[in-house]
Amino acid sequence: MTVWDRPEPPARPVPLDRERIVAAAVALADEGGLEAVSLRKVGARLNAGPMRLYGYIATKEELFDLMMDEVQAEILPAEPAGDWREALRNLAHRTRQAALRHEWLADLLGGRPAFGPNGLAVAEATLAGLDGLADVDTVMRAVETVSAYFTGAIRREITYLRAERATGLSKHDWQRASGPRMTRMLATGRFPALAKVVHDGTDVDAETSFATGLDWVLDAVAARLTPPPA
Amino acid sequence: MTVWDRPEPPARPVPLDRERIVAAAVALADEGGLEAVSLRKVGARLNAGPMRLYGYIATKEELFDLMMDEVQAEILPAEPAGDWREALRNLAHRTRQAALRHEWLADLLGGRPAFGPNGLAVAEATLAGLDGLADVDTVMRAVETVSAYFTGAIRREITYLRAERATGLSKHDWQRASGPRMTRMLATGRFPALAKVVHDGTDVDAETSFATGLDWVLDAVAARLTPPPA
DNA sequence: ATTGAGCTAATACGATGTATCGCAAGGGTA
DNA sequence: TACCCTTGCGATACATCGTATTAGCTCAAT
Repeated sequence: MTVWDRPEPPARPVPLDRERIVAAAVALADEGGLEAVSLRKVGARLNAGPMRLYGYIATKEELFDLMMDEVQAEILPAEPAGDWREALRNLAHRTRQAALRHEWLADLLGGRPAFGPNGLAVAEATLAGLDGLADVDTVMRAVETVSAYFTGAIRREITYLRAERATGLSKHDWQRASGPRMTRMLATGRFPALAKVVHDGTDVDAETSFATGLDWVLDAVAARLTPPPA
Repeated sequence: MTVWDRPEPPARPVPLDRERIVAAAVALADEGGLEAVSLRKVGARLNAGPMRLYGYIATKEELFDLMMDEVQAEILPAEPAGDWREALRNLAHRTRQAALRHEWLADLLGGRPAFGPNGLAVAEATLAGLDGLADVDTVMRAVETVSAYFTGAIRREITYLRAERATGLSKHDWQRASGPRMTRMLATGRFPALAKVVHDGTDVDAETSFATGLDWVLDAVAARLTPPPA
């Protein structure tokens, strides 16, 4: 019985870790959206069966948690912000950029607590930028208000982006000219104010719209952080 | 062969309509969340098989669209608002109330265009409350900014509410005392700003937190709608 | 050499969204 | 009254999913 006769031992399975699992899941989600992420497909990318993953995660939801935290790393600013306004603005814009790179992020944003290591780091960096400017409760409210704004704004942006992609029409055109139902509804005269906005409104690009609303909110925060001189 | 011998003809199926379908779906979602809504279960509530529904909807997503629009009806204000601020505040609070009644709304909010009949009516009512206060683009930005805020805020509120229900702990306690991981992380000293907030922050109730942030945003809107006297 | 422990893969199960198909009832026509 | 045909419904079927269970295999310790 020489070596030649004996078969090679079965290939030891490539060792796995959460990092590789999450990377595979993120890749799948980037390509096909969240619904393209199945434990079977993630496993397949790693030459593993679906059950193999259960050594690293207890449930599919946990995989989503890990994916979110992975993206938080992209949001973490490279260097501390100059002032509080820049800190909050950066947080908002970096989150938006991450969502444009990973559209599925919009589906998860605000839908689960983000308390992974990177999520905590992002929170820390943000809060550090506001430290000492007001009592903790005011600071907290400021962060929450800004976060609520950009969470909602990003979701809407991605939602319309998907709708445009699905119909091949810009939001404006789609409401105005083409959406046959929309046109018909507006023509009934039951929605005068809406009709006016759809008709006369400018089709402003998403980024400036996001930035403008953000500036408004930041102004509001400013008014509370540094109360006007008495 | 008398009547008595002949069996009754097979019961004609109860006629269906979208209204009944949506009502069944909403009831299921209210009880068990969005994931409890399956075409089979909806059908079962109406003594119908799953395929029966495909005469009324083309896809499960469309059922969600109908569900959303159904809830928009609850959001539509009974009477026109007194001024623009009341209009926007009402929209926000009524949406929040709807989400507290139907928690699954938080999962859908901002995730799909809400252009059903009721959605349009809500949009109309809101825009009507702002009519003539500024150029259409500014009005649009105002509505979008406020909407983004309350979308995000509601999502966060429901998310934490669920987390509390799952762990049996209030957000505050849970971060501070009990969440063993959180405690450990904060103890590392790597998150000083965060630790301070968690430690010293007051556990303010959700409604006032929501209302406060909303007021800030409304102030910001006010500053743009009625520019300060030159 | 044997046993025990720890992973892994395989199998299995119930649920889901939806395509397909056959059928049966009702209405129109001869 | 007999036939057909159209409409819509139910049943069946299929691929996919998350996950529980089971059985096997490899290595370390005895």
